[in-house]
Amino acid sequence: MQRTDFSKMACSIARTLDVIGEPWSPLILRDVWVGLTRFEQLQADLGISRKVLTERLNHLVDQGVLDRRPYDLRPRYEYILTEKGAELVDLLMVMTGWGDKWLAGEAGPPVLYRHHACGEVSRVDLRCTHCGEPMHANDIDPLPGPGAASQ
Amino acid sequence: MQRTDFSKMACSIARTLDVIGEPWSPLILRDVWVGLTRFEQLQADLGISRKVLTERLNHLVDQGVLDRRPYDLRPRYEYILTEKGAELVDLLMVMTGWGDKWLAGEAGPPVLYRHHACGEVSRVDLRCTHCGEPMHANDIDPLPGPGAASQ
DNA sequence: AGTCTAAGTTTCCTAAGGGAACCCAGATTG
DNA sequence: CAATCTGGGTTCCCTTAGGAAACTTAGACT
Repeated sequence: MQRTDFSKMACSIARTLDVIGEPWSPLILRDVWVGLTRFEQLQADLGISRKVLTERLNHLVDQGVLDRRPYDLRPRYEYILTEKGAELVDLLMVMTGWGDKWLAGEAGPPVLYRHHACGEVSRVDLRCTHCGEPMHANDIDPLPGPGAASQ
Repeated sequence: MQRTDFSKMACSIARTLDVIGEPWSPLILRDVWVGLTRFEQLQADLGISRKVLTERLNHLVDQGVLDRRPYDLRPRYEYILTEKGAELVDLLMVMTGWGDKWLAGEAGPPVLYRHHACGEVSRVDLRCTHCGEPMHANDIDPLPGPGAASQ
Protein backbone atom coordinates (compact mmCIF):
# COMPACT_ATOMS: atom_id res chain seq x y z
CA MET A 1 0.00 0.00 0.00
CA GLN A 2 1.41 3.31 -1.02
CA ARG A 3 -0.92 5.85 0.49
CA THR A 4 -0.69 5.64 4.28
CA ASP A 5 -3.59 3.82 5.96
CA PHE A 6 -5.11 5.92 8.74
CA SER A 7 -7.67 3.38 9.91
CA LYS A 8 -5.40 1.67 12.43
CA MET A 9 -4.40 4.81 14.28
CA ALA A 10 -5.77 5.28 17.79
CA CYS A 11 -7.39 8.57 16.79
CA SER A 12 -10.97 9.21 15.82
CA ILE A 13 -9.91 11.99 13.48
CA ALA A 14 -7.61 9.64 11.57
CA ARG A 15 -10.26 6.93 11.45
CA THR A 16 -12.85 9.36 10.19
CA LEU A 17 -10.42 10.50 7.51
CA ASP A 18 -10.09 6.91 6.45
CA VAL A 19 -13.82 6.94 5.68
CA ILE A 20 -14.28 10.36 4.07
CA GLY A 21 -10.79 11.83 3.85
CA GLU A 22 -10.12 11.03 0.24
CA PRO A 23 -10.52 13.75 -2.37
CA TRP A 24 -14.12 14.27 -3.50
CA SER A 25 -15.77 12.20 -0.75
CA PRO A 26 -17.18 15.12 1.23
CA LEU A 27 -18.48 16.72 -1.96
CA ILE A 28 -20.18 13.47 -2.93
CA LEU A 29 -21.89 13.37 0.45
CA ARG A 30 -22.97 16.99 0.06
CA ASP A 31 -24.52 16.22 -3.31
CA VAL A 32 -26.29 13.11 -2.09
CA TRP A 33 -27.60 15.10 0.84
CA VAL A 34 -29.14 17.78 -1.39
CA GLY A 35 -30.70 15.19 -3.65
CA LEU A 36 -28.17 14.41 -6.36
CA THR A 37 -28.20 10.69 -5.75
CA ARG A 38 -27.37 9.05 -9.09
CA PHE A 39 -24.09 8.31 -10.79
CA GLU A 40 -24.71 10.53 -13.80
CA GLN A 41 -25.96 13.39 -11.65
CA LEU A 42 -22.92 13.24 -9.42
CA GLN A 43 -20.53 12.98 -12.33
CA ALA A 44 -22.10 15.90 -14.14
CA ASP A 45 -22.39 18.12 -11.10
CA LEU A 46 -18.90 17.53 -9.75
CA GLY A 47 -16.95 17.03 -12.95
CA ILE A 48 -15.21 14.13 -11.25
CA SER A 49 -13.62 11.36 -13.28
CA ARG A 50 -15.95 8.40 -13.65
CA LYS A 51 -13.28 6.02 -12.44
CA VAL A 52 -12.73 7.94 -9.23
CA LEU A 53 -16.45 8.40 -8.67
CA THR A 54 -16.92 4.64 -8.88
CA GLU A 55 -14.11 4.07 -6.37
CA ARG A 56 -15.46 6.64 -3.94
CA LEU A 57 -19.03 5.41 -4.09
CA ASN A 58 -17.91 1.81 -3.51
CA HIS A 59 -15.83 2.88 -0.55
CA LEU A 60 -18.61 4.94 0.99
CA VAL A 61 -21.03 2.04 0.58
CA ASP A 62 -18.49 -0.38 2.08
CA GLN A 63 -18.10 1.93 5.06
CA GLY A 64 -21.86 2.06 5.62
CA VAL A 65 -22.13 5.76 4.90
CA LEU A 66 -24.16 5.38 1.71
CA ASP A 67 -26.68 2.77 0.70
CA ARG A 68 -26.89 1.69 -2.95
CA ARG A 69 -30.31 0.69 -4.11
CA PRO A 70 -32.15 0.16 -7.37
CA TYR A 71 -34.76 2.69 -8.42
CA ASP A 72 -35.90 0.93 -11.57
CA LEU A 73 -36.33 -2.54 -13.05
CA ARG A 74 -33.44 -1.72 -15.32
CA PRO A 75 -30.00 -1.82 -13.69
CA ARG A 76 -30.25 1.70 -12.28
CA TYR A 77 -29.12 2.65 -8.82
CA GLU A 78 -29.22 5.57 -6.48
CA TYR A 79 -27.16 6.29 -3.43
CA ILE A 80 -28.73 7.49 -0.21
CA LEU A 81 -27.34 8.48 3.15
CA THR A 82 -27.53 5.93 5.93
CA GLU A 83 -27.95 7.17 9.50
CA LYS A 84 -24.18 6.90 9.83
CA GLY A 85 -23.85 9.02 6.71
CA ALA A 86 -26.44 11.57 7.73
CA GLU A 87 -24.49 12.25 10.89
CA LEU A 88 -21.48 13.10 8.74
CA VAL A 89 -23.49 16.02 7.42
CA ASP A 90 -22.82 17.68 10.78
CA LEU A 91 -19.22 17.78 9.69
CA LEU A 92 -20.19 19.35 6.38
CA MET A 93 -22.23 21.99 8.18
CA VAL A 94 -19.25 22.95 10.31
CA MET A 95 -17.02 23.02 7.24
CA THR A 96 -19.55 25.28 5.58
CA GLY A 97 -19.56 27.60 8.57
CA TRP A 98 -15.79 27.91 8.55
CA GLY A 99 -15.60 28.40 4.79
CA ASP A 100 -18.38 31.00 4.90
CA LYS A 101 -16.51 32.96 7.54
CA TRP A 102 -12.95 32.74 6.25
CA LEU A 103 -13.13 32.11 2.53
CA ALA A 104 -16.37 33.49 1.10
CA GLY A 105 -15.13 37.08 0.77
CA GLU A 106 -17.19 39.97 -0.50
CA ALA A 107 -19.73 37.85 -2.31
CA GLY A 108 -20.93 36.24 0.89
CA PRO A 109 -21.87 32.61 1.49
CA PRO A 110 -22.98 30.61 -1.56
CA VAL A 111 -25.56 28.70 0.45
CA LEU A 112 -27.71 29.56 3.46
CA TYR A 113 -29.36 27.19 5.89
CA ARG A 114 -32.89 27.68 7.12
CA HIS A 115 -33.49 26.01 10.46
CA HIS A 116 -36.82 24.19 10.66
CA ALA A 117 -37.22 24.70 14.39
CA CYS A 118 -37.16 28.51 14.27
CA GLY A 119 -37.63 29.18 10.56
CA GLU A 120 -34.65 31.50 10.47
CA VAL A 121 -31.61 31.49 8.24
CA SER A 122 -28.95 30.57 10.72
CA ARG A 123 -25.67 28.80 11.38
CA VAL A 124 -24.39 26.08 13.66
CA ASP A 125 -22.60 26.64 16.93
CA LEU A 126 -20.74 24.03 18.95
CA ARG A 127 -22.03 23.53 22.46
CA CYS A 128 -21.17 21.20 25.30
CA THR A 129 -23.65 18.31 25.50
CA HIS A 130 -23.32 18.45 29.27
CA CYS A 131 -23.71 22.09 30.23
CA GLY A 132 -24.84 23.69 26.98
CA GLU A 133 -22.14 26.37 27.00
CA PRO A 134 -20.00 27.06 23.90
CA MET A 135 -17.26 24.50 23.33
CA HIS A 136 -14.38 25.40 21.07
CA ALA A 137 -10.66 24.71 20.72
CA ASN A 138 -9.62 26.73 23.75
CA ASP A 139 -12.47 25.59 25.98
CA ILE A 140 -11.30 22.02 26.43
CA ASP A 141 -8.43 19.81 27.56
CA PRO A 142 -7.87 16.49 25.80
CA LEU A 143 -7.38 13.51 28.12
CA PRO A 144 -6.47 9.91 27.29
CA GLY A 145 -9.63 7.80 26.93
CA PRO A 146 -10.28 4.07 27.31
CA GLY A 147 -9.35 3.36 23.68
CA ALA A 148 -6.03 5.20 23.88
CA ALA A 149 -3.01 3.52 22.30
CA SER A 150 -1.52 1.21 24.92
CA GLN A 151 -1.33 -2.23 23.41
CA MET B 1 -2.90 20.82 -12.93
CA GLN B 2 -3.76 17.21 -12.50
CA ARG B 3 -5.53 17.07 -9.18
CA THR B 4 -8.75 19.06 -9.46
CA ASP B 5 -8.67 22.50 -7.85
CA PHE B 6 -11.63 22.99 -5.48
CA SER B 7 -10.88 26.57 -4.55
CA LYS B 8 -12.89 28.14 -7.38
CA MET B 9 -16.10 26.26 -6.69
CA ALA B 10 -19.00 28.27 -5.27
CA CYS B 11 -19.18 26.01 -2.24
CA SER B 12 -17.74 26.61 1.20
CA ILE B 13 -17.19 22.89 1.68
CA ALA B 14 -15.09 22.69 -1.47
CA ARG B 15 -13.14 25.82 -0.53
CA THR B 16 -12.46 24.49 2.93
CA LEU B 17 -11.24 21.24 1.41
CA ASP B 18 -8.84 23.26 -0.69
CA VAL B 19 -7.27 24.47 2.57
CA ILE B 20 -7.25 21.31 4.69
CA GLY B 21 -8.56 18.60 2.39
CA GLU B 22 -5.24 17.09 1.44
CA PRO B 23 -4.07 13.92 3.14
CA TRP B 24 -2.44 14.55 6.53
CA SER B 25 -3.50 18.17 6.90
CA PRO B 26 -6.14 17.58 9.60
CA LEU B 27 -3.75 15.37 11.53
CA ILE B 28 -1.08 18.05 11.38
CA LEU B 29 -3.55 20.56 12.80
CA ARG B 30 -4.52 18.12 15.54
CA ASP B 31 -0.88 17.68 16.52
CA VAL B 32 -0.16 21.38 16.50
CA TRP B 33 -3.23 21.92 18.61
CA VAL B 34 -2.09 19.47 21.29
CA GLY B 35 1.39 20.98 21.37
CA LEU B 36 3.44 19.09 18.79
CA THR B 37 4.55 22.19 16.96
CA ARG B 38 7.93 21.39 15.44
CA PHE B 39 8.92 19.69 12.21
CA GLU B 40 10.72 16.79 13.89
CA GLN B 41 7.92 16.25 16.38
CA LEU B 42 5.30 16.17 13.65
CA GLN B 43 7.36 13.89 11.46
CA ALA B 44 8.06 11.46 14.29
CA ASP B 45 4.50 11.44 15.64
CA LEU B 46 2.73 11.05 12.32
CA GLY B 47 5.25 8.97 10.39
CA ILE B 48 4.61 11.24 7.43
CA SER B 49 7.17 11.61 4.67
CA ARG B 50 9.35 14.68 5.22
CA LYS B 51 8.65 15.87 1.70
CA VAL B 52 4.92 15.81 2.18
CA LEU B 53 5.16 17.37 5.64
CA THR B 54 7.08 20.29 4.15
CA GLU B 55 4.48 20.75 1.43
CA ARG B 56 1.59 20.62 3.87
CA LEU B 57 3.13 23.01 6.36
CA ASN B 58 3.91 25.50 3.61
CA HIS B 59 0.39 25.29 2.31
CA LEU B 60 -1.17 25.72 5.75
CA VAL B 61 1.06 28.74 6.40
CA ASP B 62 0.18 30.20 2.98
CA GLN B 63 -3.49 29.80 3.79
CA GLY B 64 -3.11 31.60 7.10
CA VAL B 65 -4.03 28.60 9.20
CA LEU B 66 -0.60 28.17 10.78
CA ASP B 67 2.04 30.70 11.67
CA ARG B 68 5.72 29.76 11.32
CA ARG B 69 8.00 31.43 13.80
CA PRO B 70 11.51 31.00 15.14
CA TYR B 71 11.95 29.73 18.67
CA ASP B 72 15.75 29.97 18.81
CA LEU B 73 18.66 31.99 17.49
CA ARG B 74 19.55 28.99 15.41
CA PRO B 75 17.34 28.38 12.36
CA ARG B 76 14.64 26.58 14.34
CA TYR B 77 10.94 27.07 13.79
CA GLU B 78 7.66 26.11 15.30
CA TYR B 79 4.20 26.20 13.86
CA ILE B 80 1.27 27.59 15.80
CA LEU B 81 -2.41 27.93 15.07
CA THR B 82 -3.67 31.32 13.97
CA GLU B 83 -7.19 32.36 14.91
CA LYS B 84 -8.30 31.08 11.51
CA GLY B 85 -6.59 27.79 12.31
CA ALA B 86 -7.94 27.53 15.83
CA GLU B 87 -11.46 27.74 14.45
CA LEU B 88 -10.71 24.72 12.28
CA VAL B 89 -10.35 22.75 15.48
CA ASP B 90 -14.14 22.89 15.71
CA LEU B 91 -14.12 20.71 12.66
CA LEU B 92 -11.71 18.29 14.29
CA MET B 93 -13.90 18.10 17.37
CA VAL B 94 -16.91 17.16 15.27
CA MET B 95 -14.82 14.59 13.38
CA THR B 96 -13.74 13.18 16.70
CA GLY B 97 -17.34 12.93 17.87
CA TRP B 98 -18.38 11.05 14.75
CA GLY B 99 -15.38 8.73 14.85
CA ASP B 100 -15.92 8.05 18.56
CA LYS B 101 -19.52 7.08 17.91
CA TRP B 102 -19.18 5.06 14.71
CA LEU B 103 -15.64 3.75 14.57
CA ALA B 104 -14.20 3.41 18.07
CA GLY B 105 -15.79 0.01 18.80
CA GLU B 106 -15.42 -1.88 22.04
CA ALA B 107 -12.31 -0.09 23.19
CA GLY B 108 -14.09 3.23 23.41
CA PRO B 109 -12.82 6.66 22.42
CA PRO B 110 -9.03 7.11 22.38
CA VAL B 111 -9.31 10.67 23.65
CA LEU B 112 -11.77 12.46 25.93
CA TYR B 113 -12.44 16.18 26.16
CA ARG B 114 -12.85 17.96 29.46
CA HIS B 115 -14.87 21.12 29.14
CA HIS B 116 -13.44 24.05 31.09
CA ALA B 117 -16.79 25.71 31.69
CA CYS B 118 -18.35 22.78 33.54
CA GLY B 119 -15.32 20.62 34.30
CA GLU B 120 -16.99 17.52 32.87
CA VAL B 121 -15.79 15.09 30.25
CA SER B 122 -18.20 15.89 27.47
CA ARG B 123 -18.81 16.11 23.74
CA VAL B 124 -19.91 18.73 21.25
CA ASP B 125 -23.42 19.16 19.96
CA LEU B 126 -24.49 21.32 17.04
CA ARG B 127 -26.99 24.00 17.88
CA CYS B 128 -28.67 26.79 15.97
CA THR B 129 -26.95 30.12 16.66
CA HIS B 130 -30.36 31.77 16.42
CA CYS B 131 -32.69 29.69 18.59
CA GLY B 132 -30.29 27.36 20.38
CA GLU B 133 -32.13 24.18 19.39
CA PRO B 134 -30.28 21.19 17.90
CA MET B 135 -29.35 21.64 14.25
CA HIS B 136 -28.50 18.58 12.22
CA ALA B 137 -28.81 17.29 8.66
CA ASN B 138 -32.56 16.84 8.76
CA ASP B 139 -33.29 20.05 10.63
CA ILE B 140 -32.42 22.45 7.82
CA ASP B 141 -33.14 23.40 4.24
CA PRO B 142 -30.31 24.78 2.10
CA LEU B 143 -31.14 27.96 0.17
CA PRO B 144 -29.06 29.84 -2.40
CA GLY B 145 -27.06 32.62 -0.73
CA PRO B 146 -25.60 35.90 -2.02
CA GLY B 147 -22.38 34.20 -3.16
CA ALA B 148 -24.16 31.49 -5.13
CA ALA B 149 -22.83 30.66 -8.59
CA SER B 150 -24.44 33.07 -11.04
CA GLN B 151 -21.64 34.73 -12.99
C1' DA C 1 -32.99 -5.09 -35.53
C1' DG C 2 -31.36 -0.78 -34.15
C1' DT C 3 -31.11 2.90 -30.77
C1' DC C 4 -31.01 5.04 -26.24
C1' DT C 5 -29.54 5.56 -21.47
C1' DA C 6 -27.62 4.90 -16.82
C1' DA C 7 -23.93 3.00 -14.79
C1' DG C 8 -20.05 1.63 -14.81
C1' DT C 9 -14.80 -0.33 -16.98
C1' DT C 10 -10.63 0.09 -19.34
C1' DT C 11 -6.61 2.37 -21.00
C1' DC C 12 -3.13 5.72 -21.10
C1' DC C 13 -0.79 9.59 -19.17
C1' DT C 14 0.73 12.59 -15.55
C1' DA C 15 1.07 14.06 -10.82
C1' DA C 16 1.41 13.16 -5.97
C1' DG C 17 2.81 10.22 -1.91
C1' DG C 18 6.56 7.15 0.42
C1' DG C 19 11.20 6.30 1.67
C1' DA C 20 15.82 7.04 1.96
C1' DA C 21 19.78 9.72 1.31
C1' DC C 22 21.63 14.13 1.27
C1' DC C 23 22.36 19.15 2.71
C1' DC C 24 22.92 23.34 5.52
C1' DA C 25 23.40 26.60 9.38
C1' DG C 26 24.47 27.38 13.85
C1' DA C 27 25.87 25.46 18.43
C1' DT C 28 28.64 22.25 21.07
C1' DT C 29 32.68 19.22 21.99
C1' DG C 30 37.48 17.62 22.21
C1' DC D 1 39.62 25.10 15.29
C1' DA D 2 38.22 20.76 13.16
C1' DA D 3 34.72 17.32 14.04
C1' DT D 4 30.24 16.39 15.50
C1' DC D 5 25.39 17.14 16.55
C1' DT D 6 20.69 18.74 15.64
C1' DG D 7 16.53 20.67 13.61
C1' DG D 8 14.65 21.59 9.48
C1' DG D 9 14.38 20.88 5.48
C1' DT D 10 15.68 19.08 -0.24
C1' DT D 11 16.50 15.74 -3.74
C1' DC D 12 15.91 11.48 -6.02
C1' DC D 13 13.64 7.43 -7.42
C1' DC D 14 9.77 4.43 -7.41
C1' DT D 15 4.92 3.32 -7.10
C1' DT D 16 0.22 4.51 -6.82
C1' DA D 17 -3.73 7.37 -7.61
C1' DG D 18 -6.31 10.94 -10.26
C1' DG D 19 -7.92 12.88 -15.02
C1' DA D 20 -9.74 12.26 -19.57
C1' DA D 21 -11.73 9.84 -22.97
C1' DA D 22 -13.18 5.74 -25.17
C1' DC D 23 -15.48 1.45 -24.57
C1' DT D 24 -19.02 -1.94 -22.48
C1' DT D 25 -23.33 -3.77 -20.76
C1' DA D 26 -28.22 -4.60 -19.56
C1' DG D 27 -32.58 -3.60 -20.16
C1' DA D 28 -36.27 -0.50 -22.36
C1' DC D 29 -38.05 1.93 -26.47
C1' DT D 30 -39.13 2.57 -31.70
